Amino acid sequence: MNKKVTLKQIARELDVSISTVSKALKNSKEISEDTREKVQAFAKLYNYKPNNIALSLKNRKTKTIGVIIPEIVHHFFSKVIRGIELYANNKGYNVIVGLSNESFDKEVINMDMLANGSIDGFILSISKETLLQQDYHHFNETINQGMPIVMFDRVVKEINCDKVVVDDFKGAKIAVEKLIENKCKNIALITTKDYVNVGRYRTQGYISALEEYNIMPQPNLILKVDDESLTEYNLVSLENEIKDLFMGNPEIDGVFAVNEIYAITAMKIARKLGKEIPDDIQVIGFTDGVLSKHAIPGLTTVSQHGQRIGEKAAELLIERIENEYFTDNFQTVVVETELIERESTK
Amino acid sequence: MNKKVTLKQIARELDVSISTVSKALKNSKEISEDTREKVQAFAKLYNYKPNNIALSLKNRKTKTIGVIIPEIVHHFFSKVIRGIELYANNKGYNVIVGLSNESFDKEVINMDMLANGSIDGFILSISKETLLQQDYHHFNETINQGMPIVMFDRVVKEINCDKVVVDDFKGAKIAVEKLIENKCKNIALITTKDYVNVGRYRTQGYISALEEYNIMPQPNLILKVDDESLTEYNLVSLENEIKDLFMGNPEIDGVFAVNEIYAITAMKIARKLGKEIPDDIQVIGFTDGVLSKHAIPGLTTVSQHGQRIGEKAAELLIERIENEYFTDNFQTVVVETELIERESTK
DNA sequence: TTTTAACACGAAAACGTTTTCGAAACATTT
DNA sequence: AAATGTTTCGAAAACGTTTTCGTGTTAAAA
Repeated sequence: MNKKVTLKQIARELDVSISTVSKALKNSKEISEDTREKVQAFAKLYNYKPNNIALSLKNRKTKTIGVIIPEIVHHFFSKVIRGIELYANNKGYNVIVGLSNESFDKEVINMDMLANGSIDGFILSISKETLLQQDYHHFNETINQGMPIVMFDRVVKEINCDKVVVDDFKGAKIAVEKLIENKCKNIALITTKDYVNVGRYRTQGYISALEEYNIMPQPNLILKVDDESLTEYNLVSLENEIKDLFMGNPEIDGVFAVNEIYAITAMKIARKLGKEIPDDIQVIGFTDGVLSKHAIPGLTTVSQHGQRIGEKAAELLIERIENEYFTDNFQTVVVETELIERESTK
Repeated sequence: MNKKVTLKQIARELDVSISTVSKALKNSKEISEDTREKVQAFAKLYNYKPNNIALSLKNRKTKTIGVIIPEIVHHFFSKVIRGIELYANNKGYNVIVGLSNESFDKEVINMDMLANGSIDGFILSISKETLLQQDYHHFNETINQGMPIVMFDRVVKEINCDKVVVDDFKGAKIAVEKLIENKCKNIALITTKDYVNVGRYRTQGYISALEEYNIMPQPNLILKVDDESLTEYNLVSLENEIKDLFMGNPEIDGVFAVNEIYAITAMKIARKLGKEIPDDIQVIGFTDGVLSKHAIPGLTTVSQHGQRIGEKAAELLIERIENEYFTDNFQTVVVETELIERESTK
């Protein structure tokens, strides 16, 4: 077993000092060409690579960034991670991933684990529980210790940091306008409870589009899904809520849903009730994941460009890290959405 | 800005030595109760947390594990990561993620970045390109340097390490047997080219099931998809290949596909050709992702239990790390598959 | 020949910990 | 009073780097 070789070992073997070896490997002019070649040859032979941990300690920089997301088995978040990885790697940074699993406690624990020297900065999206409790002390504390944070998607204005967000309002509005232009007269909204900002903004976009066209929003056409009882493996409660929506309002001829699952499920229920898509009901979702693309019929949807969000977040963070002015002029970058039209609309 | 406080600062402030502070914080009996309390109070006040990098350097243990996968925007891989994270976090380990993007070079670069002290061990799944080139020197070198590796899913027998695999053969066989028992007489197979082992084993399972029932495998019913031209955004070549399969062999009444996309696409094409599912054609896929669950009709599929694979891999790795006998008696753990029946079979 | 400059290298500090060992201060036993 | 034991603490080494500064040697200039 060839244990990793260190400067000290090379130095001893070649009968020079550690400093000489270090300098020789960096091609310092201080060292004679003779010794330089000797050292470099030896180092290459034994495949010397400087120890990252020692470098981190010396430089007080780890060249790694911490990412904390609520969930990884999720098309949007994994795309964001891909974007972060891509950009970070190009800049020579590594990425540590932590999952909060939508729990406040796990979010705090994860941040604690990483905030003690392991990383140079955070990229994160807030867990639902934290959003509910509105307890942001852990974010403020880390920022206060001089560690930069970039938030994405689920952000909160109380926190002073760079942010990368989707224009949920506009994305939703454009989608609903599309439905209106496609002659939908009674457009239902399937959304989440209000505490997740993202859902709230999308709801506002829906309302705004209707008002733009002088259509009175109908409360009975708005379904706020109770996702407490909703698990990855149990969709029946969702199905029942949507079924009730359709049965109670047979006039519905358009649906805007704030995520893929709701949209797909709406299509499924509609067809069970004998409605044709897009002839009887047109549907638009949010998030361009695998479901939208492979649904039958293909789901028209609002794409958030997750990867671009990740790249941008990484860019902002690394910029802060390398230019140590993390005190003010924080920016909020808005990544535009895009309506991807498929067969669920006319 | 409250920069992080160190032992040295506490020591200076309290006019004791660094050693005393360190011991006091660890409740060492060496230190008088007086000073212990004083130090602890001060440390708490300033929210002292030991610097992880310094600890890593001292202990020559980083308490983090590196994961390298070909792709993260992928249901199976993200489930595996979730499993790894879950187990690792419980044991106090962090997880660094690297993406090879199916490229040999990126795989090597990623491993190099991490192998120099940043992590204590690797969990990885080999990229397609590496599988093609059959160049495994980077794995052997890291193992040789005393860094343990656990491989999962896409493994290769030439490498001496712990492995966690799915019983692809058995999973496929059971699926095809199910089709046979459901009275399918002409079962097609949609698979990948042979160099990805996983695809090969599934193909063998298909053949074996047929032979078990004395059915002669028909070469024209086996479609090896050319995924060169296949991208995330371009499925037409796949669709055409499958269409040709169905048109050329109208007797097909069952399909076993080695992944979700192939299966879903097969259902889609079949229906376009006027076939009813499951009445005219029954379909079974591999991998229990969102697509299978939300497809209409729901896709019967072979679940691989990605999360369990991740947990098991993390368990094996941490076991090796903490018991430093990474020299022999490597095990290969097989995680059983499970046939999840939905509406695409009778 | 003496002074100065250039060259080649090493010692040591620093990053933040933990831990071993030695030693002062005090208390207890003979 | 002397010997021994206990308590409480600090110095220093170690982990693996980089970098500053000092110094001895040699070559060039006066």
